[in-house]
Amino acid sequence: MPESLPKGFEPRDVEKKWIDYWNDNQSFTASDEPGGKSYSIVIPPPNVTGTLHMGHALNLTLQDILCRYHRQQGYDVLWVPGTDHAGIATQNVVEKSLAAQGTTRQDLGREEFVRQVWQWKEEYGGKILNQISRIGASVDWSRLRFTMDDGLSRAVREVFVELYEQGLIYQGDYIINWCIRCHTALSDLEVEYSEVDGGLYHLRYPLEDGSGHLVVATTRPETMLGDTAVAVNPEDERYRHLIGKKAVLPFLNRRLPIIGDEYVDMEFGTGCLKITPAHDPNDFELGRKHGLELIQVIDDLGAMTPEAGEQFAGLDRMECRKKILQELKEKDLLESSAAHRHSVGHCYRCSAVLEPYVSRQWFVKVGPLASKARDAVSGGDTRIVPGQWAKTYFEWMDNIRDWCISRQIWWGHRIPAWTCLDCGELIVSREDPTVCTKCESSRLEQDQDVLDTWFSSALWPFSTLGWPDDTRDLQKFYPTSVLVTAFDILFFWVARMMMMGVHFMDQVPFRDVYIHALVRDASGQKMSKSKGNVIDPLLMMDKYGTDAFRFTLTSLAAMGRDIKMSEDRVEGYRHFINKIWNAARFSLMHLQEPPRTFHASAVEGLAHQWILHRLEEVKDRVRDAVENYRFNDAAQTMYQFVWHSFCDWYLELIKPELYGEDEAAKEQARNNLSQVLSEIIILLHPMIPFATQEIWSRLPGRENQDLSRELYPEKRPQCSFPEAADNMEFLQQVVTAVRGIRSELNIAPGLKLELLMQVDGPDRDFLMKHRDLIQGLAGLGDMQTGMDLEPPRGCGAAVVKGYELFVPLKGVVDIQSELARLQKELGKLEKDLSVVGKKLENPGFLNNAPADVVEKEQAKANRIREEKEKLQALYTRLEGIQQE
RNA sequence: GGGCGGAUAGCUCAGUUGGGAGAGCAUCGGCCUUACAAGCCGGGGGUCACAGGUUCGAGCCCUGUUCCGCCCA
Repeated sequence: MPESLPKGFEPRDVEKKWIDYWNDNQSFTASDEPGGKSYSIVIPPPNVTGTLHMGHALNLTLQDILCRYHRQQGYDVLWVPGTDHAGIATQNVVEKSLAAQGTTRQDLGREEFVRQVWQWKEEYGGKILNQISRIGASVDWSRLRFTMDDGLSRAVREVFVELYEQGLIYQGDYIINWCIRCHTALSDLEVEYSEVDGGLYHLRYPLEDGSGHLVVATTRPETMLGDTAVAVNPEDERYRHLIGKKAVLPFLNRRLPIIGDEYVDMEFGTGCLKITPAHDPNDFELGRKHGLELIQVIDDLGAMTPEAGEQFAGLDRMECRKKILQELKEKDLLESSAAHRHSVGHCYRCSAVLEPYVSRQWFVKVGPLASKARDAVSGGDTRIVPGQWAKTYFEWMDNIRDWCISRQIWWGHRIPAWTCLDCGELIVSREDPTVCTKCESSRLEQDQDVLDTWFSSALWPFSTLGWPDDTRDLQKFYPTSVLVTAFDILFFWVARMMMMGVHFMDQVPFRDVYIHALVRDASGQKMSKSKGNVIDPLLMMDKYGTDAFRFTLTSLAAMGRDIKMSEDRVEGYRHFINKIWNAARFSLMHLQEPPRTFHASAVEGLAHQWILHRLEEVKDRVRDAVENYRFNDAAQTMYQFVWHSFCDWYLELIKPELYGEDEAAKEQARNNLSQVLSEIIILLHPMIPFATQEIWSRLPGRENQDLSRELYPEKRPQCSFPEAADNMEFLQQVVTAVRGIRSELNIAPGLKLELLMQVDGPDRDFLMKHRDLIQGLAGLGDMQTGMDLEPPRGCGAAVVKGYELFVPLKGVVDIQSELARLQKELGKLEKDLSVVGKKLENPGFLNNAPADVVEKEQAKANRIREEKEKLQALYTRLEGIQQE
């Protein structure tokens, strides 16, 4: 016996071995030679601080399938890996470790702090890259990118300057979302709203003329110190007469004009709205509209400013809220307070409650960019799959607001803007300026802020390919073929890449955007550390093997639906990997020599023709599935074919040949087995790269060959064998019928039965030709065919393809059991027949349905009727025997 | 409040021009048959959420209802 595979598949060693092999072999290094078909994907760059989670795992698996598949189709494939610098997150991480050492970034100073962040990045930033490698991602490591690399930084600066020169970047004082903990501005998108239990307070503001007071409702009483007006709806009968008068702000005695604006919701609260332009975005807008004063009472750390008045200045805003409420109560100015649940914005990085805060920031004017990006999708230059997401994309693009891009942190791309300390000139420049362009002073100070990380991510599809230089990579691989991502960063990232790509490249950044599912836990909850329901992908890979894990994700990746992940499923799919492994192990016992050249047209024999016929269908289905992002279809197709066609039937069918004496038949069987197995391995490779590569390398003549470079099996029209497929189905039905009789009547599997079948013509010839095969598969000791066969006294019976089939049972089983079994079968047939019968009795159906459908239904009815009559006759006969 | 998605076997889900309700897992029964017990053979299990409508015919198309999830304000 030739050397065979180990009995079980041991993923750990195998995976490590092939990852190294592919690396050393530079299997995934893309060629930048012009020409040829190119296929490219840029990886959604994970945070450099990140570790692999389920979302990454799914994302990477799907991209890897696409990349490996397209290599098989002969494309030059480039998959660019990389990470982003995750400004706020990374800075937080390093600051935390500084705090542990009892120091702060302010102590270190900016330069030293940034140096330490780089050091941190060098030391720990590679973690997720190793994990990407671990999952088998066939990325091109020679093109690894980082958003803070020199090249990418140059792209960032180029884009900033150009947008500034085009008037699409501006600086100004606006209200933005401010995180007092991260101490920076955030964009609107970086706000996470969640419901919070708070209070709704009704406050009394006396009227200036002493004629009483009005009552305002607020959830944030501490902001009252910054009020500069009170607004009512001019339609509101209750308050209309107050417009133009003034109220007096408690504590500070500030005079507040009472203004009318239809923005005020008469139904909410009291219908009187206090206006705090410096601390509420809506009030900010109203303030601008009505020319109200801005008074900042909360500072950048969340403490009350001197403007808040002596008694409150210096208090934390939450402390201040308590104190104000208490004092109002004492003054009898708190009319009521009620529990009130409302939505509050939190920082997406640290979850602190955000403050609306007025400050000088940089913004991108997104209107013109968004409309071009919108057109690119509505015009079909970029296709969003599944299509329903296009609607969400349009919705956002149509309602987009200017993008705040400046961040008051130190880790990131510093804004290339300088102010002349002598003349105040603002200089925005690609190169660091040495003198003022206006007054030639050399006293220039660079803007302290850095850019939003997403600003650099937005350039990723072209900055990674070498832009602003006109590189060969850019020429060959831009636009990229597809972007694979989850919907949660559709706005953050995809939309912004579209805007930047279309604007700077005049071409969309990707032809397709494939939006995949989110991975949830088994009960459909989002995985989160706080819930404790996180499943660690690395643990799954350790425990069950990367292939089993990948195949699980792939099988569950139905379009447009979230994945409910549980460990049980991974364990289940490990069985599939094991099945393949054992099928290969069996095959290899019989394959000692490299296969001869395969001549498809010379293939003879039922089993061989049948499996090749099925293989053709499978190749088409898998191709179609992968090209249309129906990954679960591809996985299920392979699962069914490998397990239930190849293993359950084909391997069993050819065993007699493999173990037999007929050398020619044995040779043909080996050769065909070799071919089919090889193609199966290739087809499976994109989904389960490691097991397939390991098996491949052990095939005779393939020793140590790189499976990732093998081409997809070509179409073979000459392998269409419909007749073999039909015959095979007939054979399977006969075998299954006998097995069914045996099993349901509890006949021992080892007991050889006899089969009699009333059949004539070609079908009889066919059965007799494969007599040995059928006997083997059905556990028969003898098999006879012929029209003159009479059902023996006491037998099990079935009808297959209209032929009666008898299995003598005398002495084997009691007739009563078989009668019960037949009764059950008859019941099923009766039910089927009545369904079809109703259709055929309906004149509407006969008149309106297409002829072929009617014909099909009639044939079906005839088939069932015939089968039923024959079974009924057998039943009656058997019943007679029993009564004797 | 606006928008999107979902409801099919015990569980998780497929079901692509409307024409025979499927898979995996689980379950039940029988088997260590020389690749695999992580296996083999066989079986049971569904008013396709509900109510209408279009049609000869609806899981699929239309309308409404209920419940669940998500996004935006």
